[in-house]
Amino acid sequence: METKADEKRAGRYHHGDLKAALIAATLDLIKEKRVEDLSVADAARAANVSSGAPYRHFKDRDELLAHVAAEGFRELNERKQAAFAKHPHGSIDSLIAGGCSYTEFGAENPELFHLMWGAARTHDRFDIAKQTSEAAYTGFIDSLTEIMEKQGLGHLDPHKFGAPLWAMVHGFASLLIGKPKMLDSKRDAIRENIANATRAYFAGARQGEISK
Amino acid sequence: METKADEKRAGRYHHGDLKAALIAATLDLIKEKRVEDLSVADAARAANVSSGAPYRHFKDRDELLAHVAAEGFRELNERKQAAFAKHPHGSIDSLIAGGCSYTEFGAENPELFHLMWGAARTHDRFDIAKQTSEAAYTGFIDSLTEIMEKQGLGHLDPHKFGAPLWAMVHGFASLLIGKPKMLDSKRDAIRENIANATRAYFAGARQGEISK
DNA sequence: CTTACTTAGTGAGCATCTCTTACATAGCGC
DNA sequence: GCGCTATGTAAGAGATGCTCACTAAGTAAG
Repeated sequence: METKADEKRAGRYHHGDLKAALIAATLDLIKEKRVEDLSVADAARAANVSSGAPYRHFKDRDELLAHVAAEGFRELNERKQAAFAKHPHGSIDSLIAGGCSYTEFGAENPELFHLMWGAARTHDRFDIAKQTSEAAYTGFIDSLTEIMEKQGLGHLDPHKFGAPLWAMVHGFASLLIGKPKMLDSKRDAIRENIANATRAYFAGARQGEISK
Repeated sequence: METKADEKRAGRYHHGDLKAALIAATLDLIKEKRVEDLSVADAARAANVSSGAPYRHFKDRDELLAHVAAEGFRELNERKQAAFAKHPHGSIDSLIAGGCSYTEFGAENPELFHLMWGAARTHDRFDIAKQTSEAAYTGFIDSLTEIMEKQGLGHLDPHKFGAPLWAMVHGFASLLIGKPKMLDSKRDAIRENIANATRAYFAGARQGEISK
């Protein structure tokens, strides 16, 4: 039985790349299990190694989960950028599309999303999760800055102007967790909701309702 | 040593009211521990009963946590109402104050907040958490309806108009978790942020940017 | 090729946790 | 008092996180 060895003989030692395999296995498990039901033992079994092996690569369970969260942030970021890119540069539509993709990612991957933002509580311990999550924020601000300029709001602080928008789409995602059916039936309603709110917010800002 | 018996001899059986005591103990533990580090055993120890006793009152660990979450929703609701009541009836200020109190509650009780909205994932199993969380939403909609009428937006659907506002303050809370220092130093900035966004949103709505 | 060193993984074991089961006891209606 | 039920205890099965002594696989130098 060489199936295991075949997979990644390109890699180095015994397994090939156990670290990545464990993260991948956990990302797989999280699709059907709650975060709190994930176990290092399960991940080890899925990777066909003994129960002690993971501890060569991760200090403890939290560190494994932090890597899983980081992977989630990377994927979220990717989807957000892709959605952005489908609309004219600097348009409000691109902002709306990015926001919708964010919300939908959360609603479609409830446990992963819960883990990702739960990991924020342990940021002190794990740079990986912190860095990837901050990269997501930075990307948002960069895009937003450009949009604001093209929309005649260049005089406002992007961080200040953007925070409520980010909070809104994040909040929608968080609130939709556990309601996947609702997402299926009301995806369009939520898109419309985000679009309306974003446009109203821009309109209000043009009237000078945003200080500084 | 009668200290234990003294506490609540008014109650019924051996302990008095173990169920409530376990919930209270867990609410206490959650101030200093992560949700995933809470244990039924700890709660039992805190209540001075054996490790099996809690299972007379809760089917499993999840059910205990669902009750803790419900308690959190009650407290959140209380604070929100109190903040609301400090401002003129039907004013945007009252809405803003309610929103701020919501965000601050989340930021001040990160683990509890995380538990509360994580419990949404298991709503199917536990009515308690579901009911209390929905009561919070219902209260919000009721207040908002009144505000919208007084603000000349009575023609809009409160659910549709309110969702982004709720999502925003919820999102702020969720994003602030793990950043208690930031809350201390920037409480005013966040309040201003919420206030600006809410006013801009209302202004945009008056211009007809919200459909239907 | 052999030897020395490093890295990855094993398997047993400890402490702990969740939850169950058999048993004991407190309080209540009669 | 006498049963009955609600409440709690003690002990234990099964699983987990994590550690540790050990072995095997790879690397590099002579």
